[in-house]
Amino acid sequence: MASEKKISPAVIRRLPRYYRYLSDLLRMDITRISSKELSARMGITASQIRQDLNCFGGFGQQGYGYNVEYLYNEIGKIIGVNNGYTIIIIGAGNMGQALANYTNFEKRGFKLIGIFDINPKIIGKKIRNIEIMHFDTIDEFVKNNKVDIAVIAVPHDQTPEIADKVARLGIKGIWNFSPMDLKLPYDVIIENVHLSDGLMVLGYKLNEARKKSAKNKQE
Amino acid sequence: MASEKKISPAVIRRLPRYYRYLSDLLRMDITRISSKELSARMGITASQIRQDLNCFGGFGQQGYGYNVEYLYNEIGKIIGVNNGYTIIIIGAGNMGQALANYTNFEKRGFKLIGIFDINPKIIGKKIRNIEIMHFDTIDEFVKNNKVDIAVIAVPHDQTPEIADKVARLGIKGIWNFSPMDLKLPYDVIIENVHLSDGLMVLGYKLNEARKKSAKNKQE
DNA sequence: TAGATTGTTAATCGATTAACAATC
DNA sequence: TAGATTGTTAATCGATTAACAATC
Repeated sequence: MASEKKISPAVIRRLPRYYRYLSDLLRMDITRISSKELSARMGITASQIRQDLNCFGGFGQQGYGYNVEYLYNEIGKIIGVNNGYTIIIIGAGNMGQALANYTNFEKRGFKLIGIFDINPKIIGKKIRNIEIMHFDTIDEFVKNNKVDIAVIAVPHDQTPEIADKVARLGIKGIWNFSPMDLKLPYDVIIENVHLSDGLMVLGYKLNEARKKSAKNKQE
Repeated sequence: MASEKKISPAVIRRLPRYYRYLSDLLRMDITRISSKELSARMGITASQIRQDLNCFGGFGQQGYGYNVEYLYNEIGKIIGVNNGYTIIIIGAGNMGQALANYTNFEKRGFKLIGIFDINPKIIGKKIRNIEIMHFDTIDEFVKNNKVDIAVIAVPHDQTPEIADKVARLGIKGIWNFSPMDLKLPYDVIIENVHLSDGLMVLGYKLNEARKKSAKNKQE
């Protein structure tokens, strides 16, 4: 009964990165790669790559390295890119529309099947051939369509209510773009995106660099 | 000569989160908070909060806790929200326009002062009173305006070239939204945002949850 | 076979948590 | 003063790196 070893969050967060690099290698027609070569490209240690991959199984071959396509497909399976995940976007404001137009998600196997809003001015409008529907019709839509992930891109005061609704409809994944940490008393998986956090980290680093150069000048 | 202890990346990445929570407390007119109370709100340990804050100085008072406004302002200083950072956005496609409309940045002290694109159809158009300018005029613009951060939101094949240009113009911070890890041979601070990475992590977790529930059913 | 490179164990490093004396 | 809570040191835990035997 193979008690599956728990994969650490650090490893999980690196999976998409491996997937991206392997996708690039594939596009460059590189068929094999050693952990050493990959480590040089990615800027992490070869040891870490081997350690990470071995959490999921032995994908390589001694003396040879890794077959790029095979490894790419295996990581794809781990992430679930072939699970046919479906997405709906709630909130067709700037961020919602930007995400709706972001074709990269489709490349990763996530299919956008619906967009919802409450603004009558934009309901009926189409983005990449997907109609913006009224949020009131979401119950019916979810009843008739398998929906795996709801992307929440509404003003942050509306977020908790909408997230609650979405969870009660049985949607299992929420990707939250509101600048707040969403928590729900349901069995739902939530990924919070905090865009301005990244900007503030950048601010901090610029601040540090500035201080450092000021100090150097003084000396 | 106080050899400043190096702050760990883990702590730095948490700073914006503290700042957000303190901002919320301030809005709720809560004037003081203990590490214990804050830990309950944030879902991290009180010990970690005290440890983190003490990297930068003793902001609290024994027996009392932390003054919310004071702590908020101190963290603001650390992040540099009062440095008057200025931002330009390069690429006024969906993502660029969404970011331009994202007023949250202004709230955090980052001021958008210019938007650039090469599409003649949208040049001259205004977003929140800021005109979209032709990318060819960026040299002049940067000469006449202090620009701290360039947000790059162009198709990914154009990203390296534009990033290079931006760095040579002397802009010190790059916030990159292209799905690629940007590296430059200059003294520039880069924050790469990989939106679809977050989506893939969500995919992985849904995959795990699905497997688990399938196993439970079997038993 | 000899060379290369993995898979894996052991060592190190860093980050988190616990504990408590200092002090408001 | 007594109670509360910080600042800080020590202990633990987790993640990364190093090393090397296994093997292609």
